Amino acid sequence: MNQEKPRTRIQEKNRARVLEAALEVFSRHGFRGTTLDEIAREAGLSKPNLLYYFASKDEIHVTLLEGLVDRWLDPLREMDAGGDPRDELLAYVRRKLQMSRDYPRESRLFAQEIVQGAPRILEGLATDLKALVDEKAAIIRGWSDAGQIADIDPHHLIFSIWSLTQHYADFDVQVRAVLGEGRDPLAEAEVFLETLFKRLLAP
Amino acid sequence: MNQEKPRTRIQEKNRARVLEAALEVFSRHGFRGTTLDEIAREAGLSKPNLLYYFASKDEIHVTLLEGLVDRWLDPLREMDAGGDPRDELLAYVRRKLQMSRDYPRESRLFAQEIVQGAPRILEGLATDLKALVDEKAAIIRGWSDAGQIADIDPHHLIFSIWSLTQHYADFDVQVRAVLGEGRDPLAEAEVFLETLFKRLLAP
DNA sequence: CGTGATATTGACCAATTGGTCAAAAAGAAA
DNA sequence: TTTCTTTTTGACCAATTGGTCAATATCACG
Repeated sequence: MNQEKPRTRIQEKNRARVLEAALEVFSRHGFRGTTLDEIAREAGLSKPNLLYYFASKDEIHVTLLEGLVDRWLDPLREMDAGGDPRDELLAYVRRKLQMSRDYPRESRLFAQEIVQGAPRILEGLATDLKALVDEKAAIIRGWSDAGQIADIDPHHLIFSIWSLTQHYADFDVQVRAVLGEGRDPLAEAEVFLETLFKRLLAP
Repeated sequence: MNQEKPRTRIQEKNRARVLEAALEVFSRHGFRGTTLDEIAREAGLSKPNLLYYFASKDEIHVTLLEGLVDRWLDPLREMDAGGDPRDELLAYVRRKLQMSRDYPRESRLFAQEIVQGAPRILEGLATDLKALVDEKAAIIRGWSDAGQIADIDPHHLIFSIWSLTQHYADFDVQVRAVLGEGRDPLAEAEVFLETLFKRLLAP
């Protein structure tokens, strides 16, 4: 049984500093591309001090990812079987776009983990994530069977919401390079995706 | 003037071996996450031998990316202003999906470069890519102004085609984890995206 | 204020990394 | 077959990296 003492005020503060710094650097360079020195510098701590709070570089990364994966499922969890189908799905799109706006570094951290084969979270994807998606897909299937939305594959609908929304965080530099200055990618995306999903979902 | 001798048969063969190996490893671990030893091992060459053909790890990566970026623009280049709007756009979607099917490692290499801020190709994105996208966006704008397709933002339409199609290469492990065994993500994506874009584009 | 616990750090370690070099092996041309 | 060029490699290098340690500084509690 885990009977560890509660963490001290200094521990809480410094662990948060390390995780914030690690998020910044891991999201830019990936796990293997990041050094402990870079995280320490970003955190304003010495390297041995950083390792006083976390056992290893790997533990920092895993701690970040585990916190992230849980938060990443929240927007989908909120989809309500009892709600209006179109409204529920459009609300989900908006929540996901808000995640891209509010947590771009987390999105990129997650994206890099997946693109590299999801070495640390593959098991979680195949269990928790799959279970949640299957549950919501069954709800969406029910909606389309009842003729409330178009007859579309619910899994690929969810994939399309993920890809379309996360794109604006993950591929941000490309989107901004192409759009040029003076344009607001996420505001424009909001309008575009509202239209796209309304048309896609119309029965 | 570059008056280098043409490359020998052995040079051509071994450069290709290095690039193929590098593609495999860079797409899994990213630039900084990859070691010369890993590339050498994958290529079946010794490390000094690998460096006989390429000046540095960086040169290998840049050579790969430059070849890739050019190929990545081909599907969009093929869009024909004189063609039927809907057919041209659906054909572009199909070409992009085929790229995800045929070149998943290249897609992941590209994705990682962009997600990490596109340090090596940002200038190219802001010039060549932007110019091409602007050109095609103007064509699409013309089509919707003429009432031939829906009134939608052409840039974001192109972004949606990229994100929806590349998702199946880049996030492959997540897609397959969620779908489970016995399903063919890309075949299903083809059907789904055909429907999505037909609905989106209908005037 | 003293004491014990916690926090911090400069020095250090072994292993790894990107890359070099001189010598030997193999290839190609005369 | 000889000779010149190209290719290959084991050994090596300096720098970097993940992590450790003992000593010191700071904190917190009585």
